[in-house]
This record gives sequence, C-alpha cells and structure tokens, in this order.
Amino acid sequence: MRNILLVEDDIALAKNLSGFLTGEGFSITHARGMTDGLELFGKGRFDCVLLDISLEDGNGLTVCAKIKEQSDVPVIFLTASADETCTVMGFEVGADDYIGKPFRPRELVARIKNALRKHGSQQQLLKCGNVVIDISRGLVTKDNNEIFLSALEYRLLMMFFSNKGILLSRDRLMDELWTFSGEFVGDSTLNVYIKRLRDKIEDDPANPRILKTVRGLGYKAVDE
Amino acid sequence: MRNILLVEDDIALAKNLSGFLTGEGFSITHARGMTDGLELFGKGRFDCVLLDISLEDGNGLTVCAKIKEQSDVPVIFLTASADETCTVMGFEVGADDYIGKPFRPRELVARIKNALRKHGSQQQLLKCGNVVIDISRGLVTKDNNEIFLSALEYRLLMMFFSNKGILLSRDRLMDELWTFSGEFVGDSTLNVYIKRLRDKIEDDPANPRILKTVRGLGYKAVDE
DNA sequence: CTTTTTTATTACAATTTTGTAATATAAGAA
DNA sequence: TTCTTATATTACAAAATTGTAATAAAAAAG
Repeated sequence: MRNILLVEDDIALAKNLSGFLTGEGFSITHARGMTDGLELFGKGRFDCVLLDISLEDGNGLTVCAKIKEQSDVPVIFLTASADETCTVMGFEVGADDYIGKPFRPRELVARIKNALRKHGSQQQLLKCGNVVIDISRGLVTKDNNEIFLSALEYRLLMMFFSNKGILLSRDRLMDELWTFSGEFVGDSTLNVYIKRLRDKIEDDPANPRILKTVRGLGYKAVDE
Repeated sequence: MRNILLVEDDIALAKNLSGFLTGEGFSITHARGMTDGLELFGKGRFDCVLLDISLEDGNGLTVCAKIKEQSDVPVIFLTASADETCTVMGFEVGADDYIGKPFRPRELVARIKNALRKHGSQQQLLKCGNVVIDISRGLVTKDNNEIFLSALEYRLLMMFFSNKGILLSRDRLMDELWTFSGEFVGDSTLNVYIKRLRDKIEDDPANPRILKTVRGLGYKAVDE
C-alpha cells in the first residue's frame, strides 16, 4: 500500500480526491494547510506528496522546498491557475510533476504512478546481456548467480555499464581508475583488468559479447 | 549544448518550436514522422525526445516504446487531444512527461529542463556527513579525498547509504552480505566489518557520527 | 553491585587482489 | 608478404582482504 500525503485546503476537493484515490488502492493522509502538511510529513512515511500550490496559510512552493530538504519523495503540484510561471517555479523548487485543475482523475493516477515508478525503483539495476549490477547492494550477478568482483573490477564494470554503448578511451579509463587517487600505474595494467573482468562476466572471454575492444580507441560495453 | 529530437508532422508547428527552442539554447533535430524519427534517433545522440503522439505514418507510442528499448533518454509527449487515455498509455510505454497542445512555450522549456535535470544527473551521489559515494564510478570519498574500500566494505556502506536513517538489523545485513552467495560466516564477522568501515569513514571511529549502533537491533547510517 | 548480554577491538593465517613484466596473438600498414 | 603496433594472456611476488577466535569494553538486567 502506497501512502500519499495530500495537502489541499479545498475541503470538498480533498474529500473527493481522497475517495477516488483510496478506491485506486492508495492510502491518503489529508493536510489542510502548510503547517499541518509539514507536521504530518515529518511524522509519517509517504511515498508521494500531492501539493496544492496556493494554500490559505502559505505557499505550496515553500512546502515543497522544505520537504525536498528532508527527503527526495516525489512531489506533484495541483494548481488552479494554469499560470506557466507557477510551473517553472514549481520545477525549480524540485517538483516532480505538475497538473492543472480541473484535472482528470485518471490522469492524476497515471501521474502518481509515473512518479512512484521512477522514484520507487528502489532496486536500481544496470543490465547488459546476462550480467546485472544491483547498484544499491553493490552486487553483480551473471545469469542470476553472484559473481565476485574486486573493488577495481567493480569500478571498471560500473563505468562501462553506466556508459552503455559509449566508447571509453583507455586514457579516460586509466584516469578514472587510478589518477584520481594519485597513483600511476603502467599502461599494460588496464589490459590485465579488462581480461580479468572478461574472465568473470563473459560466457566466452575470448569472444566477448559485452565488453568490446575498439582497437586504437578503447573499449565499450554493448547490450547484444 | 543539449540535443533534442523533435518528432512532429505538423511542419508549421515544428518550425515554430525549433525556432523557439533554439533561442533557448537547445539544438533541435527535426523528424517528420515515425520512420524518420527512429532513423535519426539511431544515428545521433539525443538528450531528450519530443514526440507527437499522432504521426502520419504511425503512432508516437510505438516510437516511444522502440526508443526506450534502446536507450533511457527522456521522452516527452506532445499531443493535440487532451484525451487522458493517451496520457495513461504514454506513461505505460515509458514516457517521462506529457504536455497537451496548445502548450505554453515556457512551460515546455520547464518540462524539458526538468526531464534533463532528472535524467542527466549522471553523477549519482549518495552523501552522508562528509562521506560521499559516487555510484556510477563506484568511488567513495571523505572530505573529497578518495578512501579505498574493499568489495565487502563497499557493499556494506552502500546498504547503509541507500537506506539512510533506516535501521538495518544484523540479520538483514548478514543475509545481504553473505547468505546470497551461499556462504555462512560467524556472527562476529559483522562486528569486525563495522569496525573496519568505521575506521575508514568516521572522523573518530570510537564515536561514530555516521554509522550508529542501535543496541540489540542493528545499525543505521544517519546524516548529521 | 554483580552477572549477563551485546558490541568493540585486536591479532592472526589463508586467501585474494594488485601491479608488473614477459610472451603471445591479432590487426593494420607498408 | 613482412613489419609494426595494439591488445591479450600468463605467471609472479608484494600487498590487501577476508574470516576467525580470543579478549576488552560497554550496556542492560537481576
């Protein structure tokens, strides 16, 4: 069950929305204004915040800014005025989305789900072929079996997977792996690390399908 | 300079938009339809795609789906019909945002920038106190100096930082670190790893300000 | 206060990682 | 083809990591 904090001073609208969203499977907590909203936010754990931009006791933008200081929960603005300035300011303050009243309930649900999907992808995964990095656990698997990478091997793989399809020059790779820490290693060291990585992630290390050599330039990771 | 691919079959609108967005500092590539759009997308490197939902030679949703197969570039739908079904389907197909015609140019720019900001945060950072994990490089720094963590220490730190403020039980930590790989290590091993991690990340390991003990329950990382 | 329980610290051997150098292979250039 | 250059592979010591067991310290319970 996803908890949503609704900050809205139009009581009728709030009730209406609460009813609808509850029916859609969300759990709604309603705050009537800025003070109320921030207090409730501090107490509970919310997956998403719906925020009216104009509140009786303050500005929704302020609320958003304060919320974003404490957390990176997605915030969606509801606003009566289609004034584009508000949109711009809303995004500057860290808003994740924006929907003008009167809004269509189903569109609101779509936007909420979209925000949750993006944010809630707790399990951040980077895939390439049959190899997957579970970022938040720092874990690498191949065909769902854990493979053990050393610290440097992991860093190397991370660079490739977060730049999938992009050529990384030998210089850049060496820089990122060693120069940052003030070390200077021989030029051939990279070759060895590429080999070690391939031995662990490739089905057939001699014919790599993931970690490709681009002769004279560098290497890149490709997905098929 | 950010490159934007605009897929729009309304030539007049496209010219109009191109002009405006160019003035805003973007570089625009214009495709007149689905085939054209996919071909151009394959050739170039784009930071964002603006996609008309109804194209003469196909559906924008299809284009979006195909684009999202190859890349995770942000896609914003432009659509004439304010039909909410389209919105929903757009999100299901992986769209990042949606704007109905006629749209206010400044709002469009705000939405583009918003999409770019979210997506382009190439440098994914996890901070806690003076310690920062640069996720995409698998690099950890303390006061901007690299600190060298072993593979297991990194995984442990990653678990704490991606669950900042949340208590992690000893059982859960042990499970994530060792059980996954089918290993069974003694119960005291965790104590040792916590110590090793503290020795590396804490200013005063004896009085940890980041990695707190919650006696009888586990540990948690706190910011401040 | 004493006892029990939990966590912290230390030291130690087995194992792994790390960087190098030497050699082999592959791809282009002449 | 032969020559040159770039990358791959192998083997090897120095250094770091890993898990354990023993001991110390701290917190809670009796």
